[in-house]
This record gives sequence, structure tokens and C-alpha cells, in this order.
Amino acid sequence: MACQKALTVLSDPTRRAVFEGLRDGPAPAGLLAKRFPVSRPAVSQHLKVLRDAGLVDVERRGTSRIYSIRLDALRELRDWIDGFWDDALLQYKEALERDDGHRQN
Amino acid sequence: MACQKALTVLSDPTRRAVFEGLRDGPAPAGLLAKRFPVSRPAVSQHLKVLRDAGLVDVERRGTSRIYSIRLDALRELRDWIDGFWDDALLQYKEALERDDGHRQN
DNA sequence: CTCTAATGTAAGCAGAAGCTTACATAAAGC
DNA sequence: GCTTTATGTAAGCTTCTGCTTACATTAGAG
Repeated sequence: MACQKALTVLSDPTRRAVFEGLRDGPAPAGLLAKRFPVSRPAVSQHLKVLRDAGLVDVERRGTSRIYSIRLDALRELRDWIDGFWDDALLQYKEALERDDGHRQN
Repeated sequence: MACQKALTVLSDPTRRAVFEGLRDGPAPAGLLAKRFPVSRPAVSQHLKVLRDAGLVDVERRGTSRIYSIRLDALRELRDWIDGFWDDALLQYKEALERDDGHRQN
């Protein structure tokens, strides 16, 4: 489970919102912070957590730091969910077959 | 974002483990609890949270309660991730094109 | 009915986590 | 080299949350 961290990190609504703030493209920390009702340092802390979890990348440009979404982390998350999805579908199928079997008895 | 709850709920490692315990098929609460180092009531509480978030279903059978994964919640989660994935891919492409453009200047 | 088995619920605590204010750092401009 | 701009970090507080122990509930056995 390489996405353990990612799931834990995306639990907080504010942090998730910050992450979603990068959906439309990279953005500097300060500009990102202005969109949310919490203080700028709070957003900065969230960005650090997101970075530690490998969910975002940082790039320095002058005094700014540009944050962007990391593809790899997203892929792991997607694969994790997809695994569940496949297993759950399989279970559903098997349950149906069992029911059919019972009806024929 | 209908999967807000799901993400919040899947943040805790123990609860996530309980949820993963249903990957191989439905299971009664007690049997599920035995697999984890925490007390049975703890697992019961996790199951309640998972149920409130719509991640699992319950079915009474005698004195037991059989828990199982809910497909709908998984689908919402998957769609959320996939949305990100698509956007991030698009950004990646655009970034590449921009870079190519710069090289040609 | 009583007893037991399987589970859910309540109270309370201990540790985690996010927010704010204040301080530190680091690059650019003049 | 100061000043400003953009950001990260630290300390402290408050709230949230997961765990445990103890109790409640519900169904079936005998």
C-alpha cells in the first residue's frame, strides 16, 4: 500500500481543498492561500504535508514557490481504489451466482 | 464532491484496514474484529463510521451482522480520483507543449 | 423464561492535528 | 547592503478522534 500516506493526508477538508486548488494548474503558495479562509501559514503547513506525502511538487521561482500535482501519487491512489473496485465487483457477481444457485434448488 | 465523507473516513489506518478486511468478501463484525490488535468495540465503532459514510452495508443474520463493501461509494471515490488524474495529465501535456514552444524560440 | 452469544452504545481519557500569532529565511530591487 | 516580497518554521492552544472499559440490546438455545 504505497498510497497509505496519500489517503491519510487527504482526510482534512482544508488540505483537500488546497490540493484541489491545483487541479487547474500549478500555483504559487501565496496566491493559493488567498482562496481559503484560513491563514497563509496554515496553507503553507498543508502544502508541506502534501509535499511530504508526495502528492505535490515544488519549484522555486524567484521568491515564490510554485506547487503542482504529482502524477505518480495520483496513480497509486487510483490503482488502490481500482483494486477495491474490481474485488467488489467480483464479490457482487459471485453473490448473484450464489442466489441463482439457491433459486434452482 | 459526494465522496468527501469517504475520504475523511478512510484516513484512519485502522479503519482503512477494517475496510480492507472486506475486500475478500462480506464478514461478521466479530470475526472481522479478531484480525486486528484493537478491541472489538473499537472495530464496531469503525464499522459504524464506515456505514454512516456509505462505504459498507450491513445485513442482520441471527445475532450476527454481516458487513460488506458498497459499490456506489467506491464508484464516487474512483470518479473523484479519475477527475484529478485527467486534469493532471492535461496539465502535464500542456506543460510539455509550452516547453517545446520555448525551445523553438 | 433464563442464559448465552454476538454486537452496538456511552463515558472518559490520552494523544493527534489544525489554526493562529510571532519569528526566521531567502531572493530581488534599489 | 538595506528593504521588501514571498514564503517556511516554531510554540502554544483548542478541538477532534480513536481506544478502552463497562453497560445495553437483541436473537436464539435449552
